[in-house]
Amino acid sequence: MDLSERKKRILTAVVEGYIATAEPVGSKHLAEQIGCSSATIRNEMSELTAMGYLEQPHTSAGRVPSPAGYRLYVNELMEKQKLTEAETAAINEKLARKDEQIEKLMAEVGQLTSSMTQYPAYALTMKPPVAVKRFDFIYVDQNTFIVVALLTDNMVKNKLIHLPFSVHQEQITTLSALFNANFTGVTDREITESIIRSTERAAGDTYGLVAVVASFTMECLAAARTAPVGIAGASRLLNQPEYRDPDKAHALMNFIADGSRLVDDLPPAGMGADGIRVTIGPENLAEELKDSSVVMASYDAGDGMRGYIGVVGPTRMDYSGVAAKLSYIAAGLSRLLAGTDAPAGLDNKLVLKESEHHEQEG
Amino acid sequence: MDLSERKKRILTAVVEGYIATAEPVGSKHLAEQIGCSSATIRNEMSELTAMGYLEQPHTSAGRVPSPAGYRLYVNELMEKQKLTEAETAAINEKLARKDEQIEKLMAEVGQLTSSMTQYPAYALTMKPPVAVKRFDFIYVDQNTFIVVALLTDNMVKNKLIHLPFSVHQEQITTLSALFNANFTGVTDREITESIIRSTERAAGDTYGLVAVVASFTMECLAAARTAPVGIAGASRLLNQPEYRDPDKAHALMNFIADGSRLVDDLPPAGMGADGIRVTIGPENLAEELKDSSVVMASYDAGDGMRGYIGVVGPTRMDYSGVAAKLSYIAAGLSRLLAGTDAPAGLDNKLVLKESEHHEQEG
DNA sequence: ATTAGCACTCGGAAAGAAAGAGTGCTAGCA
DNA sequence: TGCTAGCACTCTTTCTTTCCGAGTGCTAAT
Repeated sequence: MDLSERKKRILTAVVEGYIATAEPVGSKHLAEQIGCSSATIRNEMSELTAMGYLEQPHTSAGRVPSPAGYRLYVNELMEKQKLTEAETAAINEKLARKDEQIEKLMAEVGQLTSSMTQYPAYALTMKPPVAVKRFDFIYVDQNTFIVVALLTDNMVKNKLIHLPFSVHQEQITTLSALFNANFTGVTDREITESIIRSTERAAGDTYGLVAVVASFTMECLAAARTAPVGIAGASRLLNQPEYRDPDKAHALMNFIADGSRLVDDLPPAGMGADGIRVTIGPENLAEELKDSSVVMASYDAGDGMRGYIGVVGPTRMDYSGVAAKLSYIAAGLSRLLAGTDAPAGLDNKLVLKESEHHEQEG
Repeated sequence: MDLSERKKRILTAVVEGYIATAEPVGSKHLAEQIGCSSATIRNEMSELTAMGYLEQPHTSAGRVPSPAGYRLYVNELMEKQKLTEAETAAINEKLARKDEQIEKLMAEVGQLTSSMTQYPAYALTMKPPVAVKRFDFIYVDQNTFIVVALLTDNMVKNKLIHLPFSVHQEQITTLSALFNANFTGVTDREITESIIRSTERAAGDTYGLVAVVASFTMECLAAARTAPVGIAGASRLLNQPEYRDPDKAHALMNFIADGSRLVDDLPPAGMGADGIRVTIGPENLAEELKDSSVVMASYDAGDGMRGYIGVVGPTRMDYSGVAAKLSYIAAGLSRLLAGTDAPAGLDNKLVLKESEHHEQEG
């Protein structure tokens, strides 16, 4: 299923032409670039269309890349783009001040990413899912006890629980055994109604307390996992012709503005080798993103935490430029937060190294 | 310059009609409402137009309120709107959980306000301008000293300053005297180049240190004054027909997304007696807001801090409904944060009291 | 295998026509 | 004097119609 060299060049030219102009690209324009006649191009394009890499908005328009076409372009065709000195300098400068707390930093990184790419951007740092390591129950008086939960990240949470009825020491001990048996080592997503039910069934006369403690547990875990997310530049969508329809723009901006939806969409099949993941149009899970694309990069935020930065844009996105920028920013963040160099790809490192010499200029 | 009763009714009807439909309203529609013939209405409207309360988009369209018309409507004509039980219940519920820190709270209040009004909204708590009460300089060694600034809000800030040259104790003492003389009691806005210059001139051989300490001072003051601001629902603008032009929408959304611009626009001539301020179209200072309106309410955030919530929308905004909602939310916030009741207007209190009986329903 | 030429298609811009809403004015009526 | 009815006029909006051109697919020639 390998394409000829010329087909590749044509597909590349179509993708990049369309990215640049947002207009279907026709055979005549390509003729010059490729170096053969428009008729030849037409034949080739016709085949590419049959293979599913190109599409025709209508009979007498030029061609437009299909999602599969973009995918091929992203995977094999596109050239890694180098940033200009000015760009690396701008990023380095922004990242220089590390004295911020994590939430402010995420907000700033979101801004930075958005302003560098001209697309809406988000940045977040995700803590690994947390579970409770052990529960302790402290009996205070017959109406009162304290739950203490030690989490896997060594945080300790506690809650004083005051009851409208009385319990005695043994009941609390039972409860302790129950929770240590059923609620340790599970993350908040794994706590289901049915676990709670079965625990309640096993609880005997401490029945009524299970729900209270369970909800406390879930609160702890959820709070520990919540990722601060910075979102910026949502309105930049309006620069893109594909979102000139206010309704489309509105729907997508809503989606973006709600950080939690983005986070849900995250934990992905995995990042590419270079720490970049591109999902194109229909590849996205969320309905709202079905005809947009997302490019994201991951970085090491230290302490076992992983972070993500990403941008959202039309399928006709400048993948190459965006990928390069995200990659560079992610590498910078890894350095900043974890002191490590780029997580995987060598390219990051190279770009980084290269820039360090230029830093003083720009 | 008082208008006849009928003129008032007509103006009110035009404003409310236009608010509801976004279309210029013609004489025929009003005829029913007002209870006289369309010709009469036309005469009246023509006079109202001459007085500057109405405008004609073009010769053969209906009338539209002018900014002056809106103003009159807001000041005298519009009826205070009561919230429904469902609305008050929703607001009360949202405000119930007070355990948040201020930044999260602002974000949530922004969301709440936006979702209640269907317009973009912001919420912020502004600390009163802070000044330095006194400076202390601690001599550490010949290259190092510490500046300690006690602010009027009793916060203490400090900075260790390391010099590439040496100073001795007396110089630091001089510096201390200088700063205590020139930089105490002034807010960050009042620190001008010229004050810094004149201090430098008076500084003698400590000349070079003045700029360093001055910039530290400004940093402190700015940081102390920075208000956490929550912005939400910017994309709701796109629901409004006047922002269907993506360029307009983009410009305004940009403005809104940048919290600092909004804050600058704030410290206003003053709130109305009921704690609500409405600025209509050209009344706004910021160029970006010249054909939008802003309704804002202030609340007491305790500890001498004042907070503001506001919404941005087209001049054709539902002033009455928005004002009622903001008023109610602001009153709730005052109660929540300062334990006080509404700052000024009695209406707030009344609405509030009224709702407290309904709280459990909704 | 490539290219030149040609007829055909289809969307989008431009031009023209018709519709409709609303005004302003004049004249008649209480 | 104030209100209403009627009518001619204005101006936008919308719908059609027309026209143009970019781009295609095919065929025949190199």
